[in-house]
Amino acid sequence: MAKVIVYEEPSLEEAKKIVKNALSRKKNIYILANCSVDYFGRSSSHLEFGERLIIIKSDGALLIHRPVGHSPVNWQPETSYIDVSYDSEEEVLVMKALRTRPREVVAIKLDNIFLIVEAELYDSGAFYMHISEKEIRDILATNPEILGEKLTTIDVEKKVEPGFIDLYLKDKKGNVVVVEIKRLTARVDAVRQLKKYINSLKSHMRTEKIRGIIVAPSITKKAQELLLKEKLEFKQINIEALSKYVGKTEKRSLFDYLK
Amino acid sequence: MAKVIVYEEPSLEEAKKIVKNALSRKKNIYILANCSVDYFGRSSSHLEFGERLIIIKSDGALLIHRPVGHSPVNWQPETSYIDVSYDSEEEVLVMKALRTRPREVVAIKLDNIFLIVEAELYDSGAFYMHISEKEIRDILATNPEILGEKLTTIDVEKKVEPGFIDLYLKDKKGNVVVVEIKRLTARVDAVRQLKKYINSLKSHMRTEKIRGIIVAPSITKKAQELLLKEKLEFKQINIEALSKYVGKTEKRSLFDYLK
DNA sequence: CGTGCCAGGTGCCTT
DNA sequence: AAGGCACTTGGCACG
Repeated sequence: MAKVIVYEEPSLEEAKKIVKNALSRKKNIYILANCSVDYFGRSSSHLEFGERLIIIKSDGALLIHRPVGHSPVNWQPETSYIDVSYDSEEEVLVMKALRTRPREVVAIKLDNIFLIVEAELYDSGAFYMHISEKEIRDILATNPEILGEKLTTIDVEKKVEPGFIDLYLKDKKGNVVVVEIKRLTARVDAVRQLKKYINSLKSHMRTEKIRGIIVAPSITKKAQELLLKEKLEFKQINIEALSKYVGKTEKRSLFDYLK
Repeated sequence: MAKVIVYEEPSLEEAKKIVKNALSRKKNIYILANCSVDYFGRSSSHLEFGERLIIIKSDGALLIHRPVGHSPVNWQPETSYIDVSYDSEEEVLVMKALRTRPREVVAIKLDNIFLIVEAELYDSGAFYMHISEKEIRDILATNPEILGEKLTTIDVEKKVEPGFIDLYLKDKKGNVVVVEIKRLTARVDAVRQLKKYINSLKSHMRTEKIRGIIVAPSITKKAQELLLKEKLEFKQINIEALSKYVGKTEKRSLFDYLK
């Protein structure tokens, strides 16, 4: 059961103690404060003072969220070190989140703190995501008949010069079949990708006929046109129907990786 | 100055009133609760019960953050509508965040609420990001001599069949110069991109010599090799040095776009 | 570690 | 709506 401690309107000196203490005990910290943010690393940015939510997670992840917009305005994943100090000159609390690889710093200056929440959260719930392109690929590799004809899987993620062929099969006539899978609507770039793979294969093995199939739940008109022009094929798949195969290949909990 | 109201351990029925009221007045809402999350839309996912932070912003953005990891486990940008109801069957508070384009739903079931914070935050601080690829491109377009020779800018973002050429110049001998800019280390894909553009140009204008230059602060070994093989060039730029040109083209605050 | 590629990518612009 | 592409993209797998 979660332990939550709320500090309303602490002074900057109090806040420094609270945050340092919470950090040392690996708590989650949520701060509502007027602050400015500077970032320097792969890029650099400056955010003028304003009222925001600062999140520091138990693994050191740092996020600064403005009152609007779903993405954080500044952030730092897996901070190796968070330094908290009081700058008596500017009269601000300075929190610096450092990361070593890549070398980046997020520095927050807080001049007015409305709320600090220190929380110990218990969260071991598994997260299941259905269904990735990889899963579709694995299902089709083991069950190529889903594509509506007798096919034999030769290779998965076959390396060719321009990249990787999702599925490399042979049909019952012995033709090579190259499959490009899209989990969502296939667009022209998917068709171009498929064409590139086929061209690459053709340059190495001239004689045989090579078929190319786009496998996706739907396809855009432009992609359809290019498909026709290039004499390639489209096979519609039903993601819902494929879902029942999930687990027969493998189903994993992402949380295992989050430790 | 921010208005912050804290509700500690409200009942589910109380929470329903608090959240509905806060939503109607477009407040920022932060909830610490034991909850499960289901997402259905472009993909679908299920997150088992656990203790998390739920953020609802004044523009309807919704985020669910676990105690670790810098990215939200589930989210909904610009929710068109958030429905809050009490399910007496399961004894949970249900919050459904709907989005119409694309059609997606995030449904949160809360069975134990530790804290609700309602906040009205004032944040009009401008956000400045330095320095984007676009800025580098604009600086080089107006000051092509930075590349170390006499060049004339003919076009910016010139459309060719495979995409857009960052900079299209001519050198003092009248040769066409195609420039591909990378803000960070240039990789092989950058060289391939450049080669594609040149090939496309060559197919339209056979006679002239076309030079290709990768412009970046650094380049990977593999990219360097391909560059040599393709007889293309690399021009190193110093991002720090370019920074002083920022503002001479244009400097904009991202906040203008956030409304 | 670099290279390649998917992601509920997001965000921005242009057609 | 769709294409094209940058992004502090993040994330995983593989050599």
